[in-house]
Amino acid sequence: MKKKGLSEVEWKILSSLWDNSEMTVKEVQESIQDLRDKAYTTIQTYMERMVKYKYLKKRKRGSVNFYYPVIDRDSILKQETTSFLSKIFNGSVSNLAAFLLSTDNISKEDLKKLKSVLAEEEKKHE
Amino acid sequence: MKKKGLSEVEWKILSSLWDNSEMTVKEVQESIQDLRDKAYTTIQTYMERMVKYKYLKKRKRGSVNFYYPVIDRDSILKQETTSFLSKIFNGSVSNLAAFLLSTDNISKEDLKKLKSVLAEEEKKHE
DNA sequence: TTATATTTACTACAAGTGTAGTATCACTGC
DNA sequence: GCAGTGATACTACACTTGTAGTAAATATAA
Repeated sequence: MKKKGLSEVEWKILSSLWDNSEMTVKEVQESIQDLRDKAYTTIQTYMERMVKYKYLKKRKRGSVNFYYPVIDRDSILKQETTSFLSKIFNGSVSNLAAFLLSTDNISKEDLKKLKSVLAEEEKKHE
Repeated sequence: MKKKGLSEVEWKILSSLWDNSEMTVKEVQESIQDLRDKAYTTIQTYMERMVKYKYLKKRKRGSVNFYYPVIDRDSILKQETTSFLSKIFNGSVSNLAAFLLSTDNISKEDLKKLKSVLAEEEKKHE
């Protein structure tokens, strides 16, 4: 079988690493609320597997492993977004938008920000 | 372990069923390009499991099973969208939008449609 | 009505994933 | 120099998921 994309936990681990450069297993665990109640070795396993999958690399400092990401945040973001959109919304952002609006599934503030983001875009292109 | 959300194939099966009310395994298989080259029994397994997971139900007509969805399209759409957004974009649609625009990861037409969708929304609220 | 095709129901199995235990190694404080 | 503490490397195991085979029931065509 093939890796299916990043799981929730893997995503969190990666996020933490993107924000903090290299970290130990312990640091990662402590940095992520949802991982606090998992066994230390569970996180360790995740991270080791992520090394195997080439999401991370590790470097030993003394006798402790420090892990760091070897994949670019934006490319994963793009990858995940694309696959989500194509799976669910036939690849169309506006389909997604239409759905969100039709179900009032978007907050006032978000709507406002969304407009300003679009306005920005507008400006760039004139 | 717990079901993690709909897989690509499950999504396709459901989509087909949403569009066509009840269908046999064979009909489903034929309706989906990507499933043509899978074994018939593979689709059957998928659909039986989906029954187990309460995505589908089946009704026998004569000796043939007809499957139909028992979950609402919009609620799944919402569920998948929410979990995607919260996993990747911290729950924020405008974060997603900003990302899409920043990476030119959105087509001209889509951008246009997006604007008109927003304009619609605007109108509704004034 | 018998061979053939279709469908069902059941079983199988490897790879992925969530979760963690254990043995061992290294480090720190006494 | 040994005991405790913490980290590493390795192993384990059940559940999921993709994939499909097979036996038995049923329908169909000649």
